[in-house]
Amino acid sequence: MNTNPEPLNKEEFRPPTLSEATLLRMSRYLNVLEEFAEKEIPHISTRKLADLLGVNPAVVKQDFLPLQVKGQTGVGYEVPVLMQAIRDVFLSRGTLSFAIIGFGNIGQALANYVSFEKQGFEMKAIFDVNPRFHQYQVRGVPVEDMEHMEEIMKERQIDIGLICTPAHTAQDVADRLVAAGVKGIWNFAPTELMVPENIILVHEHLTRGLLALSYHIGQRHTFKDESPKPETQNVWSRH
Amino acid sequence: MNTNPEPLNKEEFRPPTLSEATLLRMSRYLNVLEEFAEKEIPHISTRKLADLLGVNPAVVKQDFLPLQVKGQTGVGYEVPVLMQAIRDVFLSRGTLSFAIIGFGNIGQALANYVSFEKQGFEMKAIFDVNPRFHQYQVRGVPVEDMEHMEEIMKERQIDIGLICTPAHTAQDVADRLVAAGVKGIWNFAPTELMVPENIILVHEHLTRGLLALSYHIGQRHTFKDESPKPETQNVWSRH
DNA sequence: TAGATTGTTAATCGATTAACAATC
DNA sequence: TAGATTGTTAATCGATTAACAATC
Repeated sequence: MNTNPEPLNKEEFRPPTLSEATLLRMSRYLNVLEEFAEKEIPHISTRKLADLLGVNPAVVKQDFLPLQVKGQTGVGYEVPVLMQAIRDVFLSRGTLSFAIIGFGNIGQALANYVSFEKQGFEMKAIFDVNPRFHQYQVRGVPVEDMEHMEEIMKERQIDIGLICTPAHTAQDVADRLVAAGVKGIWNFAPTELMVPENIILVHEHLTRGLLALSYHIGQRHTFKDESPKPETQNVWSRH
Repeated sequence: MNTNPEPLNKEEFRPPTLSEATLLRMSRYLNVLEEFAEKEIPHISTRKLADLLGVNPAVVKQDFLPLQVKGQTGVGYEVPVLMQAIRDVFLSRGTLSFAIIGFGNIGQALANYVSFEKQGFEMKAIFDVNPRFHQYQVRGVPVEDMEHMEEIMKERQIDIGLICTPAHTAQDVADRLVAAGVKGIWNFAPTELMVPENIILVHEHLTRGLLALSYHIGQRHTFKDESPKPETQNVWSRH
C-alpha cells in the first residue's frame, strides 16, 4: 500500500493499523480481561491469554507489539493496564452514539443488549416503520417513526446506524443513514450494501455461524471418524 | 499442508477443506445468489460477485476452484446451479437440528429468526431457567425448564446448541450440552469456552462489530482527514 | 470475429510461527 | 539462581493477487 519508506518522525500517539484478524482477537482479549478484572486477578501472560483463546502465544505477542503498554518480564501484564491499553486503541476518539433502525427480533435484542453501554456506546434513537411499535421505549429511548429519521439523527449527532430491517429494505436504509450523516453502519441484514468510501461498514454475518457449524460437523463426521473415535477421550481444548 | 503429492484416486464427492475466510465469503455468495434467484436473474460472473462483495475477482475464482460446478466461458455461472453447489458444501450431511439455551433478548431473537429454517435448520427445543418463560412457545416449540435438558436433547437427537445465556453461566451450559451429545455449539455469550476436541465450536463475537466500527471511525477521522480539512493544515515543526 | 469470462499456474504479499536474547 | 516471561527478528506458511491461455 505505502511503498515509499517515509520516516516516522511524529511521536504523538496514533493507533496502529490493525488487521481484521487482530481486531477480532483484541475484542476477545477484552472479554477475558474483563473477567479477570472482576475476579481481581492482577496479572495475565501472553501464554495464558493464548491458551484461553486457543491461539499461538506468538500471535498474542505480535498483537501487543503496537500497543502502548509494557509487560513485566517473568510476570506478564497488569490486567487493568492492559485492558486500558486495548480500550484506548478502540475508543481513542471517545464514546460513540448509535441508532437502531428496525425494531423486529434483532433490533429489539440489540436495543436491550447492555454490553454496548458497558463498552461506552450510547443508544440515542430507535426507528421502525410499524406504528404499533411507536408506543414502546427501551431504557428511556422511544421507538420513533422513520419519516423524520434523517433530521432526528442529525440533530442528535448520531455516529452509527444499526440496520436491523429485512434484507430488501437494507440498502434503502443505508442510503438514508448516509444522508443522515453517520460515520459508520453496522449491518445485520443478510445482504451486501453499497456505501460511499468514507463510511465505515461492518457486516454481521449471522448465517455464517450456522453454515460454518454445518460445514465443520459435516467434515468431522464424514472424514475424521474414519480413524480413531474411541470416544476421543475428551481432550478439552479451545479451538 | 499436504506436501507429498498423493494421487486422488477416490472420486466420491468430498467437501474440500475451506479456510475460515472462504467459509465467510461462501455465506455471502449464498446471500447474493438467493437475491438473484428471487429476481430470476439466470447468470452471474465472478466479476459481478466480486464487485458486490467488494473483493478481488481472483479470490472468487479461487473460492470456486474446489466446487463441483462448471461456469460457462464468456457468460458466467447459472445462478441455481452455483447456489446448489455451495449449499452442497455446507449441507452435505443433510439438515441439522438445534436448541436454544437461554430465552433472553438474544435467545428470543434467534428463536424467531426464520432465516435458519430457510437454510434448512430445524429448531427442536428452547430452554430457560426462568419459570416465567415456560408458558411461551415459538412456532410450536415450547420454552422448557433446564432441569431435564440433557435427556430431552438426547431424546430429540439435537445436533447443535446455541448458548444465549449470560457469560458467567456459558461454560456450565457448554458442559451440559456436551453431556447431551451435541456435535456443535454456537456461542453468543461474550466469553471463551473449553470444549472437547470433537465438538465444533463457533463463537459469535457481537462486540467485535462495535469495536471494529469504533476503531475504523477513529482511524479515518483522525488520519484520513489530515489531507483535506483546512483546519488540520498543522505544519509540524520538528524540534 | 470481438468481447467477456472461466479455470489455472505462478508471483506476491501478509499473517502466523519459531527462536532467542534480555530481564525480572 | 532457576524459572518464567517479554519483546523482537527472522523463517515459514498460507492467502490474495496477477496473468493468461482456453473457450464460448
